[in-house]
Amino acid sequence: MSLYKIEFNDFFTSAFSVDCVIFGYSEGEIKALLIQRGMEPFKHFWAIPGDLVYPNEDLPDAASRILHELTGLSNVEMHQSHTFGSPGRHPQGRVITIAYFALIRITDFEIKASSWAEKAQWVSLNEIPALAFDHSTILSSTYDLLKQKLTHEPICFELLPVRFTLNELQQLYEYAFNTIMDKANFRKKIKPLHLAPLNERQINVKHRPAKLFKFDQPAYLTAVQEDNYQFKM
Amino acid sequence: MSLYKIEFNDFFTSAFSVDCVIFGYSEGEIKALLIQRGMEPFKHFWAIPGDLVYPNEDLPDAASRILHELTGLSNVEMHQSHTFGSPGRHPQGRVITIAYFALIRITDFEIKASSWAEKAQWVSLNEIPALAFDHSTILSSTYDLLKQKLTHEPICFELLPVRFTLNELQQLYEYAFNTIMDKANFRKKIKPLHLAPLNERQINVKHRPAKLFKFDQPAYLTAVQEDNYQFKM
DNA sequence: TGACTTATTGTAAAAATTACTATATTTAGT
DNA sequence: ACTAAATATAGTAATTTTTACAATAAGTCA
Repeated sequence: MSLYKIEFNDFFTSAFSVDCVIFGYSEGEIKALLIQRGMEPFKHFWAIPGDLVYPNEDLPDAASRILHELTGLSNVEMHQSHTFGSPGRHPQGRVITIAYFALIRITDFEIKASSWAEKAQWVSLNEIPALAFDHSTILSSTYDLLKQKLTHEPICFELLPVRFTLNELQQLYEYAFNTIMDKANFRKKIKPLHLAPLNERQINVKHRPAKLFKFDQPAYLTAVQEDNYQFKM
Repeated sequence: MSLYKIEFNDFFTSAFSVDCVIFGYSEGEIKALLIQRGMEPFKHFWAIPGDLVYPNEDLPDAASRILHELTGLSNVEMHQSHTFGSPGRHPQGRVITIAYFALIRITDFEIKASSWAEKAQWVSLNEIPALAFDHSTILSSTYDLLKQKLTHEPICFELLPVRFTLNELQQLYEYAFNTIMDKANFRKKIKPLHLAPLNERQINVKHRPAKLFKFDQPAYLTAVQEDNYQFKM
């Protein structure tokens, strides 16, 4: 490549893929949706759901298609994370991968491995095994991005049930930031998060049941429109 | 593509490029380094310096090489911005582009158009013409990223002269955030930025000269290491 | 020198954060 | 029905940060 002039067409010999980092939250832990690969390379390795993009396919479309094919998930709104392109990252050729990520409510979706995925399941971030390709790097850098976004965007609600207690909200932040917070002060801090109290309470708890809240999306959108949204955890 | 099974090799028909969004600051304005294209497509259009990546080249290496080839710049540390991959964004085939960006001191570098760049020059963000490809989108979304980083990372110093006055620092923030700030309060706010006062003053000004400061990088790095760095503009 | 311009420091009120205390409400057990 | 236990919720006072504004200091230029 260095001695001979490279022709225009020689550039058109690469492929690219998308990898979909899907985060969920249950049992007090953030989890990632992983698949077990049913084909080479890295057969039987766990991996972030991802695959090659068709030559005429737009990237967001590819992300949706591939996530659906491998895990059964549909209607998941993904955002771009980071792009990984080391020449040696894929053993079968030059493959650039664009990582996408999404936060979903685990209970709202049914996971079903299909296509070449042998299994698909939620894995706690504390128990991630060795992953195929450079997927460990992709996962950890995307989790860093998630944590950064958590500090100033109200995306926590995408992980929580629609109706949640303030303690559940606090536990999510405490897990993500690996801190413990004062309960009373936490409640003052989250005021700008646009919470709407419901006329409902916890049931089947053996103590005073907590009030349930939901995310007040209309109020949030209004505040954003009026440039009147400030939140910093 | 939808009716016939696509073969593995059919995926390896794409190219990818990097585009280098270089920001500078002079005369109170943030500027971007643009080139005028000397070849088709979009011949004679202004564009972000960028080109195709060699099949065996790593992305950061490609960014450095291409920036140098087109503008003469060397030793510019770039970071990844965003990836753009619409199927129709390049008229000659499927080309995914990974945007990189950097902040530099304009006066530290000499710009020299070469290779297929007809011209290379700094253009104020207020005077950006229509750009080739989707480069207008790339530039504006990368500028958004810059503004976001400015709020909590000490990257402002990469744009300013090594020695600067506090007023110059304030003017940069006022320009980027399109606000005006109280001078006295600004100085309190920037304390966590690790400024080191110098025993030097402005010269050739027709009023009391301001003291010059520099960025205290050792102090900053120490604070980062000790997890003791907090800054929010 | 003195008028002028800008840099720099100071200060007091307001607001936000923090650490901690007190109280209320419900369930479970006797 | 009462009490103990657990947790939700409210309150408060000290501290820190932010804000708005005033005062002073330090140069230049005629």
